Amino acid sequence: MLEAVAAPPTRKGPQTAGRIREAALELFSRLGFERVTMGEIAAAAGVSQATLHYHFDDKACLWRAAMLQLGAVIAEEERLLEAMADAPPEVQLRMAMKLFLRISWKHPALGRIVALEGMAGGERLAWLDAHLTGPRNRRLAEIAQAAIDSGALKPFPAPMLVITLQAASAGVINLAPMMGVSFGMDPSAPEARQAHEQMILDAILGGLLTHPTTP
Amino acid sequence: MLEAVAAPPTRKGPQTAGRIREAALELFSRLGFERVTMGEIAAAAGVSQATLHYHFDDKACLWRAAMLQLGAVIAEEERLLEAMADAPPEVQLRMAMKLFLRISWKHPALGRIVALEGMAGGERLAWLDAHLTGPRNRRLAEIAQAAIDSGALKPFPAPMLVITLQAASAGVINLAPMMGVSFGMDPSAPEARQAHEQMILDAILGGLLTHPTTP
DNA sequence: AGGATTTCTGACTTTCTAATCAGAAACACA
DNA sequence: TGTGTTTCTGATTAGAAAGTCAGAAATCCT
Repeated sequence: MLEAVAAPPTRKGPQTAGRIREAALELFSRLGFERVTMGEIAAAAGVSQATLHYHFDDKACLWRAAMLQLGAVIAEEERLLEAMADAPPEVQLRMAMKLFLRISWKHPALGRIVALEGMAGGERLAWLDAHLTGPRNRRLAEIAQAAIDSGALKPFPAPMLVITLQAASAGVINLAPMMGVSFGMDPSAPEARQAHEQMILDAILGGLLTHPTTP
Repeated sequence: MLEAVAAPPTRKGPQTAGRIREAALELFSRLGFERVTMGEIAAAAGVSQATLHYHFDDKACLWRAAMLQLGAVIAEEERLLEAMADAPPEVQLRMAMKLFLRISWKHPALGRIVALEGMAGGERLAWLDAHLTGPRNRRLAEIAQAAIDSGALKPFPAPMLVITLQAASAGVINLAPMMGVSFGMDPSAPEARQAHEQMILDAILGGLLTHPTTP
């Protein structure tokens, strides 16, 4: 059985495969592809190393399967966005950022993977773009462009706006280890998270709008 | 000779060691520590693999030596900042961001390294914090705090402000490969860079100020 | 229960990588 | 020129990691 994403749970195999994917996602997203060994993933999932190769052909295949776990997350994001396709684009954009923040805190792997592979380039980035991040990025850019055209958003290149907003949002989340080391601060504490959301949505997104609505 | 950072240039060795450090910095910063092999660095520097071990004890040692190349960059940043220690903190902060942008475009390795190791944690992050990024981060946080205390900056946690500003600035630079793949856009083109600077300094930093000075 | 199927594992092979070392080549200097 | 020093390299070693495979263990079905 090779990288079956969804399978009937009557048998026991898919459950194990799921545990493996979860462990792999956590490790891959924190450390990147080659910093993680199959042995570590096996240990984290509580199975032997050979079991990994029973469920997934090779390491790259396991990586892709782990990434597809994130597909559901992104799909949820997309669905909520589509539900408000009729709202003014700047409202959609604000909601998209709010969703992105919420989801990034819940699934920090997403932003970390984008940061890791988005810097390195290569075939894994191409795969991510085709299967996960590309469509969402381009949809967000369209919304941003619409907001620019309607005069609500300052006229910066839409791709740049989208990437910068995501980078600004994910920065504190991704770099939590560094914030701990440099400042002794844990940004995932509830009060920090609230300040973070306010900072991103009101101050930073606000600064990009022509007429910020929130004080 | 083990990780001599500065040496009399009369002999030929230090020159080779410098080439090795440059090649190592480029590769390490783009791909991270373990994604890079000594063979690749040797090939990029045009020497044999054994030469790397003649100049540097081991891979970790070479990594640190490569990172210290960035020390000069950061020192320059610091120096220019100290020259305006008497200016109002929000002016210092704006200048710091302008410097950071300029330096990040010139030496993209800095932001990439921070992103890579700042996510992963571990001893390399601790080393970076102690030798390169920690002092600068804490100084910037002090400036931000002063700007908050003077009422010029909105009162978000200073460490969060500093990290977010840097993440927002470096996002487009670090993720240039992803912008190429997702949007077919090269953010390092001159006009894109100018838009980027304006976006960061005026819109984003502006949104964090209580009374933005630039329209 | 008993056979068939799925799931899993220990032991092994192959490949890749960091690190070592003896000695060659380049160089400085008398 | 000859000698000693610095710099560099090819060949090799040791170890780690991915991937393979025969067969054990668990599970399912009748």
